[in-house]
Amino acid sequence: MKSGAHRAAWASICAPDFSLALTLACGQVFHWQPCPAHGAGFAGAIGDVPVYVEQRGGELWTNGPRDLVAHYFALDHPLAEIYRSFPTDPAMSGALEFCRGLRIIRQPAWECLATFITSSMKQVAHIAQISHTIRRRFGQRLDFEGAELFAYPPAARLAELDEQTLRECALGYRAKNLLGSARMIATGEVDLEGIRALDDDAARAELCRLPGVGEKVANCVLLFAFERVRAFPIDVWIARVLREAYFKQKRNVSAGRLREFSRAYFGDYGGYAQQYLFHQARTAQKSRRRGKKTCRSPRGNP
DNA sequence: CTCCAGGTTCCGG
DNA sequence: CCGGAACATGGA
Repeated sequence: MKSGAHRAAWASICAPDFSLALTLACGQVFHWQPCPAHGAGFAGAIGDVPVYVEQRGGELWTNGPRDLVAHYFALDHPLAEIYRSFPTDPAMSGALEFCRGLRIIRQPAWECLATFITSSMKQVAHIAQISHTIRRRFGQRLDFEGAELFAYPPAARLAELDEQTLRECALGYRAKNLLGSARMIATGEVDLEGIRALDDDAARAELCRLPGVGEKVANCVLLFAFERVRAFPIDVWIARVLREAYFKQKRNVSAGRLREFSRAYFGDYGGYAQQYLFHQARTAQKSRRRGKKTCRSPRGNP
């Protein structure tokens, strides 16, 4: 990082078995941005605390509060033990090789829930765009040199908007769901923090009471915010991976079948396995598209 | 222009 | 329990 940055004491945190870049790029969180003004790292908000982070070998440098940063990036998760729990089939081994150091972070619950409510039938890039728009328009501006940072607006803030206003953030039909969920949480009809105390099944059921929250989004919140590392969100990508890798010959593998298989096969750190498979598959797809020659359609001959 | 994207909800076999 | 269809918007 450059020497001009100050304001808080810089701290270096011991962070072995950690890849900051993979952790931020794998699709579990959407608002961190490169920050050239400070260096090769990233700027983002942890809740309403603006933070710069940069990895240097086995250390994580930051101008933010040490404990907050270490907790957010889950530097205490036992990666070696987690890897030992992974099955050793080709698909999983390939994903592990590709994603080594990726950690499932501890996100604030509401912003995690809200961003995944807006995620349905949207590309990852667009989820990030919606998240940024909502932060910029309704979130608290955070004091930070080198980047424009905004906190995610609290549920109570979104709850006071009307659907039309929210739709201007390009949410489409998801605006109604986000608004409805924000209101249920703002009124206390659903106690989001209280869900922490519940077991996985009860927590998932409670989350599913919110509009726009089904099993997949609930599992994302359990995994990315409530540290339920068994939770195994199944989206189109993971469904494809599972069918290709584990049900190659089978026809018509139902969603229920996939859910049951993932629970039994990946075990207590299934959420980690899921995210590694997800990121590996998506990255492989991207590089395949990039490598392909840009071929225009031969259709329009004048 | 067509297709599809980290789904959810509702509806009929 | 299972498969289909509607639902908005933008990028490839």
